[in-house]
Amino acid sequence: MTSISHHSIRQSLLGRIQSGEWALGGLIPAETDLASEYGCARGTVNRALQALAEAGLVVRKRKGGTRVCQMPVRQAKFEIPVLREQVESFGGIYGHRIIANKLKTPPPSIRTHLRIPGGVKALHLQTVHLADDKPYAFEERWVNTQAVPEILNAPLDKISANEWLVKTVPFSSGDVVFSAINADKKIASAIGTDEGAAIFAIDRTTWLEDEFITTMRLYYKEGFQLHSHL
Amino acid sequence: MTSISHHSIRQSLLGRIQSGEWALGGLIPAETDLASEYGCARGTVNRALQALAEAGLVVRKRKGGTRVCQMPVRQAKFEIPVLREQVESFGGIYGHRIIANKLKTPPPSIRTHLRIPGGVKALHLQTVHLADDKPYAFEERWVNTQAVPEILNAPLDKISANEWLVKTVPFSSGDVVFSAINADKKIASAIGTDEGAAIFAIDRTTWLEDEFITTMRLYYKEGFQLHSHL
DNA sequence: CGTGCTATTATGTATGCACATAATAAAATT
DNA sequence: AATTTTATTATGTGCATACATAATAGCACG
Repeated sequence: MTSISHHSIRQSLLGRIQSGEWALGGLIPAETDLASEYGCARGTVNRALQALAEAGLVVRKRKGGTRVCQMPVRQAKFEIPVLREQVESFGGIYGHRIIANKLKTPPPSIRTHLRIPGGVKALHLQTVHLADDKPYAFEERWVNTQAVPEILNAPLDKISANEWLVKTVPFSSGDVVFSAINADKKIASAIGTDEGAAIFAIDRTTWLEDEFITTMRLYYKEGFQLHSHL
Repeated sequence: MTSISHHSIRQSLLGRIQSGEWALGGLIPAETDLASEYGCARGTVNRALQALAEAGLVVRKRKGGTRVCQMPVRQAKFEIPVLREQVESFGGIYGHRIIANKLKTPPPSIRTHLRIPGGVKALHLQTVHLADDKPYAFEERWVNTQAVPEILNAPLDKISANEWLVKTVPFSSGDVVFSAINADKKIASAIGTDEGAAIFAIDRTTWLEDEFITTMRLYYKEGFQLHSHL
């Protein structure tokens, strides 16, 4: 068999769900039944169903069985764009220009968010990311220099802070927030739009074992969109 | 024993990745080695590693082995908010008010997007979603009445179009787009903000077996954010 | 020296089995 | 009738085994 069972079974089940064979919120046959129907082991069906469950298409409960989820498209996976790749995927040449780069005491909002004690300084960076020498996005970042003192010696003019951190700091956890904000004067001039323009912003904060590493906010040029298909 | 192996192994591996035990882009021991290290079957390690791979933390290649992914937080899963639940989770009372509800010929941009032939009409809906009688979000929607003619008789004043569709139309595929836009006069007055305010917009288009069902755009009140943790 | 065949290796997947666990239904008890 | 106990059932998980598949490394041969 060239076809991979649990994938094809998953596809088949998805099709049957989409065709309305099983009503929204309705019960799907038990694993064992499906297994004999498809002529495979229960484990294979289990795997397919678990994948559908993870994708949010079905809900499973012990003894309760598997039922089609009421709300479609409840969750979507998004690729968080990596600037360089994004620019280069359009055939553009990536570059960046550092506007600010110095140790400062973070404002209270940042400080509490990052659980940095008062009075401690952190590295503040402002960067404009360029596509073919034209502004593409504006980045504001704080780096915890207590956690990553080496960054003070990093050649940030050659490699972006993001890329340096990614290459240097071991893998870490983090969170992401999307929002829309009006460009203020600084942002507008940095990315070359009008003041007040609606900007898509991505905040990303990164931790390493409970220690704060960096937080950044990316302001995208107008018209930026994030896509996800289901 | 009480702990579920493949979950705990996944956690353990995650920890070891985050601790830097294996360098970014570096190789992780083979499944068989990890299996004997953890004292479990290879299949169990396999499952843990596949989960990490799906989460974008490691990259796996046959014969090549498993290596820690270069870019962290490349993908994030977002829960697409369901308005009613969202409102009610804050303890608010959900409601909605229909502003427009009639058959119209969609503008070209919508028509091509939806692959609707020219001249055909579709149901155009504008709805304000309320939290405690105050505007919360504004929705603009087109429904393909050829695919779902029953919607013309639906009690849309009682149940929102979204909920009606979800309950009526079998499961379908779709895509989601996030963007930021400036509120025009209509949007601003609908959700009670100033013209020009930065609005977080979610576009959602839904299909059923290649047949277009509906497309909608949701305009959120200022300050709306979408979170995701990793 | 390069080309093409042949191991070798790590992951991908399926199977059959066993048992664990949660939730329900049925039965027994108070 | 209300409550507790005891099956029953569907999913969750693990294991050992077997084979498939992709990518690589090594070797032989022209």
